[in-house]
Amino acid sequence: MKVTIKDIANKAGISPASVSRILTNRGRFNADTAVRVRAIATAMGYLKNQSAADLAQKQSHVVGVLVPTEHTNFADEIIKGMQAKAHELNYELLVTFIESDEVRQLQTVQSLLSRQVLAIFMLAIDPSDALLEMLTRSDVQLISISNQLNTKIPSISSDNYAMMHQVVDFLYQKGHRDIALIGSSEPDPIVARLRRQGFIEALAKHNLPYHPEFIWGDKNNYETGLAAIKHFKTPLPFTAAIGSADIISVGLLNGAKDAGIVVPTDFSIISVDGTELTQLTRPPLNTVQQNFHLMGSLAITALVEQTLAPSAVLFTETKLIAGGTVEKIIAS
Amino acid sequence: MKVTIKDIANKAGISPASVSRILTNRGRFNADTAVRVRAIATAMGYLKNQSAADLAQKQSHVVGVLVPTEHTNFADEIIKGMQAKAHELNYELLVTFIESDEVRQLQTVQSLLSRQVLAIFMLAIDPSDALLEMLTRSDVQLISISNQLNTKIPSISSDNYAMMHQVVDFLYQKGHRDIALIGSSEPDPIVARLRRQGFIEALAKHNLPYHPEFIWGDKNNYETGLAAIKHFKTPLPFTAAIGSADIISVGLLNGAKDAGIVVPTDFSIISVDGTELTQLTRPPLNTVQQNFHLMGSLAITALVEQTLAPSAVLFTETKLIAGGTVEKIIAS
DNA sequence: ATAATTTGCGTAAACGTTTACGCATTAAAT
DNA sequence: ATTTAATGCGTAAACGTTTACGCAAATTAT
Repeated sequence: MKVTIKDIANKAGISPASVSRILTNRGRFNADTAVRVRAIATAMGYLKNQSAADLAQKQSHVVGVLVPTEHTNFADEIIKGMQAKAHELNYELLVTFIESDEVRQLQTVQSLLSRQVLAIFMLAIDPSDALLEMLTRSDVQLISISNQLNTKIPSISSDNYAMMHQVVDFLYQKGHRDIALIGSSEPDPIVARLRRQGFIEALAKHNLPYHPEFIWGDKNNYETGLAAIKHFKTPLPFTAAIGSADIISVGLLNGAKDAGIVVPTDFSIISVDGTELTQLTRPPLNTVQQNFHLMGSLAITALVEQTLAPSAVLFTETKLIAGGTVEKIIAS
Repeated sequence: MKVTIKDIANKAGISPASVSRILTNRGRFNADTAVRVRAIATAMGYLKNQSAADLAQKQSHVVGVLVPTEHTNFADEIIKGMQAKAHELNYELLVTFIESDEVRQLQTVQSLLSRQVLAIFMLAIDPSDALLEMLTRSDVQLISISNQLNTKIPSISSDNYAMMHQVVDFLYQKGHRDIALIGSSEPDPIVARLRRQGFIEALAKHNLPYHPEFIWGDKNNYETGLAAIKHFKTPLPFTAAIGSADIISVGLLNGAKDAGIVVPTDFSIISVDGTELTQLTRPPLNTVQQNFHLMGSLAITALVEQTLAPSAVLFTETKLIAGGTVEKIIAS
């Protein structure tokens, strides 16, 4: 039998209202009865029914999180960051994986919405039009994390443009002049576009030649990395490649190994993301690391404190992590 | 403004009760009004407040999932399996990462419980006594997944004992006679015990010598794998090792590489778990693969259909996956 | 044509909280 | 010793659903 606020009230000889006031620390109550009531509550093993409370208060302490079914490596980190902050502030996370099938997507979001979530966080998701329509029509707050959207949805992410400068600068300084970018060729997603743009302008900044065909591959997965090596054949026409996600970089590394290309002697790789995965390869990957944990906790803070204007973009720092896949070469 | 059942009732000129009956497909109602009401509902963009419904029905459609903060590689798979089934049956998943800090653990579970979850699934978790106490004192249904507990909690997992036979049989058939088991030396967790026992008895079955010191390492992490190679030094006293988790096996592989040991020529590795991680190494890891997805969906089915007796154990199949880290050797 | 059954729907209470309002009682101010 | 203010708490309504119960109308059976 679940013990309710009424049971406590009976035992304490006061009204449920008073118990509620005491337990929520709101309104006026006597300090002495308070300790008594709290003692009774714990003694009886009382657990507040948060859903009932939310209903009465017409507000929610649940935030929904949409996670793509694929590359969940960094999603984990973001979620952990969110959760740390969320629990601190007494919020709950309703984490939901979202498949590629659109019908199921809509169902999923629908059931999220019917849970009266306060907000929905989209992790690295490029919502379809139908999904976007459904989300904006409901009045939940939306925040896009690790992605930027061209709509009125605020986002928290790395500065993808600046990040590519950081990477290209680093490779340039290591003597690389012919550089490829693998995994951001798709014109549509904003992140890919920003990275391409940053990449191209960083090349220009250093007076490096820009080969459009060196931006290759659209999917952020392992196969893209493997396929890139096959596509460009040995000897590779560039000395270094940027993998636009850790899993791509692993593909590049393995693809190179399979093709008899020695990394980093023959070919340098630097990865974008910097999850633990980069430490599991031999050699470990050089990488520009994004602060996913921070993105997560910032998202919660922004939500709670309502500090994020619609269509605002909040950037978190990226930093270069040393590894064994970039070698200094003599500039040709 | 959120549209409620009352708004629909007003518009349709009937009572909220009727709308509820129609929308939930329960009780008696006229088929014609039903289509009319449903049309109005979608036109108005009605979304049921599931929490209110749960409150009224004194039942929950939410199941809580406890996920350890570490090795979440296979947890992902389990969760996806659960989610697929759960959404099909109109249940929601409240996924929560659980840290090692005990105080925060209890807080976390407390807030899960205050969400009136129907059940709590523990993914590969060995609950502390305090946690177990708290969980069993509440009357939520508990199911342990990918782990077996010595308590009254039913579990769904691979048959860890049989799995070790499968692995040892395979290695034996490949000519290996001196085999190590890395990552299951801790006496406490049941899974580790079962694996040790299966390992030892499988060795005995083949009349292989049992070296207690060949069962080494307690933590299921990358460092354990690396450290194992350092601990046993070159030349390794065994020809093959079983990594008790993919991440351990990667550690073994990298550790071997660092020590100049060639896999599989000098040293064979077979991994337990079989997540995608095993496909990312060079060579890819041989592995005995667990069916995590199935564990997840079975858990939901078992919950909904109440087919799992307390302290029941449900096994899912494991299968050997070919890779490049086990070589046939001439038995000495 | 009457009785028996079925159908459709409204009324009202319930789920476990919160909270505006107001009434005593006590404490502080004059 | 009054007046004023502050304190503690109870009453009752509200949040958005569901559901037992019952009543009238419609349908079927006799």
